[in-house]
Amino acid sequence: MSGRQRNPRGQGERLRADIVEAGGKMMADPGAPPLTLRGVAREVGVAATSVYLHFDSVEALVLEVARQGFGSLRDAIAAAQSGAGDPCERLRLGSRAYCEWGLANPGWYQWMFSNPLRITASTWEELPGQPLFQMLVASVAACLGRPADDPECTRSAQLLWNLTHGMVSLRVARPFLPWPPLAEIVDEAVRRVVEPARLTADASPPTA
Amino acid sequence: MSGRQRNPRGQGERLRADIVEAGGKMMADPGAPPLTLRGVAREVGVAATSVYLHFDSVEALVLEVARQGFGSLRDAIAAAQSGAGDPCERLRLGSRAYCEWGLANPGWYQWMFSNPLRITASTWEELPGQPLFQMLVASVAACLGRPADDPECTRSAQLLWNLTHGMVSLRVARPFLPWPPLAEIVDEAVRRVVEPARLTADASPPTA
DNA sequence: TGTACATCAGTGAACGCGCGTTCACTGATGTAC
DNA sequence: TGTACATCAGTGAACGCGCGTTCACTGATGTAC
Repeated sequence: MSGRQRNPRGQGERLRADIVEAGGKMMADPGAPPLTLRGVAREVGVAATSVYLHFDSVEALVLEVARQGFGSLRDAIAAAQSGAGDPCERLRLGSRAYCEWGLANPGWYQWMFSNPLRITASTWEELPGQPLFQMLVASVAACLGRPADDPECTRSAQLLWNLTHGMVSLRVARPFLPWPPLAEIVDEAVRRVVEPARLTADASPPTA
Repeated sequence: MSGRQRNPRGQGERLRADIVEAGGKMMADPGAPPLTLRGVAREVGVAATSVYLHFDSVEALVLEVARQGFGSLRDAIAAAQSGAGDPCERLRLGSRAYCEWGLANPGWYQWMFSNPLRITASTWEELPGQPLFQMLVASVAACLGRPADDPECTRSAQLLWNLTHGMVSLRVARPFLPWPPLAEIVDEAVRRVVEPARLTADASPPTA
């Protein structure tokens, strides 16, 4: 094909990296059609069959690209949180970063949290989604001043995740609706969904 | 094909109704693949070409099926709300019904609120989604004891919709995660997201 | 009362498209002897 | 120092599939005269 020349001997693995990278770039494109094996091969500038040198099937390819997505999302959240003052600000910054990443990478986000391919429980466990949720629970716990194994932390974290996911998902699907500024509304979400369950020195614990 | 015989003269419109109904049935099936023209035709028991007697394109067909979905969802919400005591209970019952409908009709829900086909602003305006949101705003306003044009009502309604949408969307995509009982968590969502902004006789108005 | 014609409710074969996947292959680069 | 062979990084043609769409058609039922 045009442009690309074959890798030198012993460097065959570089094509694999190129494929995953191209897949990621295509996932990030807003309004992009769903990933296809042939589409990725075209993007890389390589014959469709060459993908099979590194992946057993299109499913394996897409799974690998999604895996990279979780890594990228995790890094974005960690970076945003690095300058936080108190634990609740940390939670707000992380939640903002989650939403911003989703809006910046809608195709990727959709793949990771919707269900274009059939994701089973075991497939999900292969993906680094669970650790991300545990990070959220820990962050919520810190903001609440409760131990991380307090059921209230999981509950609040689930509510917050459901809400931020809904924000991303609906903004991507209906960008023309009059949505408020993201950062502001995310802060408001944390304030309403999580902070009411906070334990402070001068207040008695509220319960559901 | 098998079973179906042609409609009597003058009754040709009945095929149109059959097509839309079959499409709806297929949408409701959990884990069903995306609607296709040929798939619907097969379900009805008719040649693929016969769909063109009533629809200009596959897009027109899918749009019509989605339209029916909004009607069905609206009816489900209205039915659930009919026995409500106070306005906040009404809001809770409506929100529950919204989520339950979405979980019972995942394919349909996905089509209506995700973006499998490209929905533009003008297409969206053809669909009865906007009136549904206005119903929600009104219900929120009644619960809050505020006029419906108070910006706080739109804001709370948006937060609540984002949250219920996120619940449905994530439960559909990841059914194997340990979700709490739906009715309970929806009530909790209304309690945390909406009710803090409530105006009561014995409290001063909280503001964002 | 018959008959020509129009209308209606569909059908069946075919088109080109992009998809995932299989198969036999090509041609450059290293290595064993 | 030469040469046979193995390995490596890919390629190109072909497969069957389901899709949306077009086209010419069929056969029953009504209506005009």
